[in-house]
Amino acid sequence: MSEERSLNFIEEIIENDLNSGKYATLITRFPPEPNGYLHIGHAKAICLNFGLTKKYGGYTNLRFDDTNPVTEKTEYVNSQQEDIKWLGFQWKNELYTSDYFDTLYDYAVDLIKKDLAYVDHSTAEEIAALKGTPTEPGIGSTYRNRSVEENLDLFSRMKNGEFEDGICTLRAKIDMASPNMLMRDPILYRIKHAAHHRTGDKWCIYPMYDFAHGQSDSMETITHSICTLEYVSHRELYDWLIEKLGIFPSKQYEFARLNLSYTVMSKRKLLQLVNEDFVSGWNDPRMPTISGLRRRGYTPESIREFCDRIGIAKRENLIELGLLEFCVREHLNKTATRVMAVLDPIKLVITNYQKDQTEILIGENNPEAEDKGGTREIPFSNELWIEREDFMEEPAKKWFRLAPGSMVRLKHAYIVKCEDFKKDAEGNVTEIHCTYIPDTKSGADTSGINVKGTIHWVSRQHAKNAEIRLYDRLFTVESPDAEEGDFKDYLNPNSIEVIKQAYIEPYMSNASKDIRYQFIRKGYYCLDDDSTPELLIFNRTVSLKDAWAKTNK
RNA sequence: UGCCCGAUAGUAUAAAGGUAGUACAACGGUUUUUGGUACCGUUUGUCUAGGUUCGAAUCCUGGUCGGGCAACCA
Repeated sequence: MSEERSLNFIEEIIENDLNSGKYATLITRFPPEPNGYLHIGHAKAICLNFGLTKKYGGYTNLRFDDTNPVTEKTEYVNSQQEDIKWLGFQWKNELYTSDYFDTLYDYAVDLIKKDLAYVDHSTAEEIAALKGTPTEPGIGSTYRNRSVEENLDLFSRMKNGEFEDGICTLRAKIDMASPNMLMRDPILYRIKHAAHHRTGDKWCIYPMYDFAHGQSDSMETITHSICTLEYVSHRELYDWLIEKLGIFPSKQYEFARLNLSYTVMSKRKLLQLVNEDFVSGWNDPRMPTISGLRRRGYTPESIREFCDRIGIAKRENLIELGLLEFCVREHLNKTATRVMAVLDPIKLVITNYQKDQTEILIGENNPEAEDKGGTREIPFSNELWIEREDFMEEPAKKWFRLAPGSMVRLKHAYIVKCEDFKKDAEGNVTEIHCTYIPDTKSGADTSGINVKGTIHWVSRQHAKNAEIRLYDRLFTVESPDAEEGDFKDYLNPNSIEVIKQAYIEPYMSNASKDIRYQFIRKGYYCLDDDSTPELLIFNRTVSLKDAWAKTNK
């Protein structure tokens, strides 16, 4: 490790705790609620929690925070596990908050016995009304002074199913005048006659997040419980419960969640996009979910690198989408197999190349790789497909692709000179006629001719057809959450473009989902899940940087 | 009008009282059989007003701005 990276504030805390001997082993946890798919924001938390124990030793638990049976599903548990593994991390223990329901119940009884909790028969509305506001203190419920015996009895009857949903709750008895709203007698348990994805019908009362999270951390002797900023004000309650219960003192630390430009990151909003069919599902390649990014062609390495680069701090942030794209380009540049594909084809005829002749050319698969990634055979003939945008009837300044009279190199092949072109009635160019220069063959060029432009191509008679899906940002504005009105008003209508008729090298008939491809001069692509041997379908992960498009703007 | 967090180039993130640095972006250049990659260079910053100090991004005080807090969600 030669590169010295400075520590983030959590690493500083951990190093201090480890050096001072406060803890011998670092233990963290990643605690998703199984009520949706994991997204890139979760990836930040995953990389943080797992990365810390990878760096300092110790281990990380995966704990599903499943205290609300009505929103949670096993489908989500499975997808979340798959995503974490795919990102490259392995948890020590697979745990569920629901594993602790018995202990949590005992903790509640303990609190009641200490006269620190009571059963409240107020309605939700009454509780809200008596809660006060941030600027005015709340008022104690009339049930606040029930005796310990009565509370014990009522709480066990709650557990036994004697009450309907919403009839009563168990509340902590703390301070209705606290400046921290969460300390105004927070609800600890509520009644929900709902089947739980793991405990089934065993329980009809479920603990609230605040009565489950800290104690679960404590039971697992989590040394550093890391969460996002919105839990800062929960920390006082977290500490209060641990202290009153006299259990292992896990400590909570908060960092700023990830916000990514041109997307939304809340599970609620992502679920809405899925449910209302704005996208094809949680793993739509335009989604910022881990599964969406995976299908889009992002690699775990690139996502980890991204999480590393964005850093960990406490200030609100909005990361530019460009950084994520940089990270995936950086990784794919080193690893992707280069092939040629023509997305918007126009016919190029080489008039001095023999009609029935086919020549096999050799192409390096990856000039960035040590062994050049091996080579492949590329058939060449007198009729090719080239990219429509690589020809300009009236060339712009500094244009060094094809134009009447100009020369370009055909990648891996010969230099050709444009002699003529044809147009249809509407004025669209339909065909380009060139002559090739025989002694300019790639790797054996003895001509001494130098051309500035190199373009990609596919032999017309050998080309495979492919469908190509181009993606763009999901939203038209940087921060859809911050805009007026509904975030869906800002969906990008052009976030997907499907090209039905693209041509690709015959080599790609053996394309694999495990291999990432660079379509030379175009971008990085991967085989989509919808692809079949009969119809190859590719997703554009990200385009290549295009300096020409920029200067031309 | 309460409490809590925060504020360093366009975006992120360092500097633990002592030269404001790094990455991405932008701009310019070199190399190049991908207008890609690689490499080199340039521009741009401590929210504000006081105070402490030989010296403040850092410590203190006031202000400003941004975010969070009044779910039987997590």
